[in-house]
Amino acid sequence: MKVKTKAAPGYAAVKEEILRRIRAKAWAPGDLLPGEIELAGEFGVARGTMNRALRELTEQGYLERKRKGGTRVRPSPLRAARFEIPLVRAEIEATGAVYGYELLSRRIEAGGAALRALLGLDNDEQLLRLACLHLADGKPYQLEERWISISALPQAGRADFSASGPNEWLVQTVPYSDVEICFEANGASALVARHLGVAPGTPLFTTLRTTWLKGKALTHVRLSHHVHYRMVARY
Amino acid sequence: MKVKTKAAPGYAAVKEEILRRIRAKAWAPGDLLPGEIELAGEFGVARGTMNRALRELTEQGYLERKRKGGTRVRPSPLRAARFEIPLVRAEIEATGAVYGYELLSRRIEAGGAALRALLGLDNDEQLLRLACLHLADGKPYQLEERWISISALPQAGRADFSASGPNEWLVQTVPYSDVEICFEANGASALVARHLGVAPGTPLFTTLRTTWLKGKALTHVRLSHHVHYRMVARY
DNA sequence: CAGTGGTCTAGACCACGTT
DNA sequence: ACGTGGTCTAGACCACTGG
Repeated sequence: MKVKTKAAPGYAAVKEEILRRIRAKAWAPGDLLPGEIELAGEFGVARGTMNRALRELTEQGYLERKRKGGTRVRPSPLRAARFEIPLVRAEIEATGAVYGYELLSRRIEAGGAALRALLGLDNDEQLLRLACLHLADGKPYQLEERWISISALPQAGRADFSASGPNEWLVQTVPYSDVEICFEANGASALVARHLGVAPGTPLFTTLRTTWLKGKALTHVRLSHHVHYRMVARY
Repeated sequence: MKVKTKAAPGYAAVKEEILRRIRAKAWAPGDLLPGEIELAGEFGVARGTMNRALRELTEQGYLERKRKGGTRVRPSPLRAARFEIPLVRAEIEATGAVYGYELLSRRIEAGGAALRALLGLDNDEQLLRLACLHLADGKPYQLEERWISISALPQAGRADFSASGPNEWLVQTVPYSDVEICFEANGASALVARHLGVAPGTPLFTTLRTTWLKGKALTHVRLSHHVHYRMVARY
């Protein structure tokens, strides 16, 4: 007699058993699995339940499915990790530290050619450039260099960024936009080095993010993280 | 009479319309949505279909759901990005370049205290340490420093890593294991600098990955990427 | 304790892609 | 042409949790 330890939902229990068989190589990479109806019969569940289990395992990269072709174990597993991108404030407060914010500079400028191309700006369109410092318990945590397209977001020209950062303002104003995010390693520039309190050239983890709404570029930001910043995920 | 342009699956069409209402602020952040049954009625679909639409929007970070509490628009959207982690070989060949591999060193060692703790090694357990270079069109692309627990993977001691990398061997041998991955920025060590052809201290994007199978740590790897390496995602 | 989401079922039709 | 997965439906029971 079997004792269920946790009474997992049926589709989850099915997923675990299938994954167990894959790891045990009962179904090896490349192998063709039985059809949904047959599997449903074997596991004693409805086809809908089996379909959900197989669909989720496919999304997680363990299986490949094709109509008429059937379901196969992925030859080499597709490894993918999911990273949550929190607001700096939430990230800092999650560690128990007190969040601090400081507006370093604010001005209107044209920006470089690469940046103008990235944001798709016309000849006479200007940018609002902001530099801000985010602090944890009073210590520099992240330097934010941001460019906002004034033509796409005219309200930004009238917004006050002295008390809270443009990030939070943007989340309030244009939530649910499209984003491209990019991570790289860079040596600290003079500006970054001065405000983060490190030597120029110090390797820093950097985030670049561009935001669009309905195909129109709104803003681009460069986030220089404190030394020893790391991004972690499990999968 | 309505003309469907693309005939999207019902649940997907429902998702799009709900997302449209959220972006149009017909349902603002924090707002409570009608219940599943009512929404299903309004959209003219079965409850199961509406449930799938709402469930997926929740997974994507747009909604929050609680039993009895109902469904709400997330106050500030939870931004998450999914990154695919390819094998180096695939990554290089995807750019059209020719993949090259070189085993730099191979030896048995004890490893540092931090590493031993990370891998959960007992007193007399040894590590196999490998250093390898991955090349694109003959140019250094990525330096791999790997430690393999011999007690967890005794076959590794007999494997030949001179022709292809430990990564590919591991994917064949122990696919579908549990992984913790971590990204950071580091200055190039002497070893890394020499083989990647950069000056020591050059900022490099670094990946650290630890792999477990059934709770037992198998291997830890440090990947130093070439200069200008970036990781990109959209969401 | 009552209402909401979470899940399951049995049956059905359809689209795609291999044969 | 035909088999497989993709999706939808109508109805049901259950678990969690807020009022």
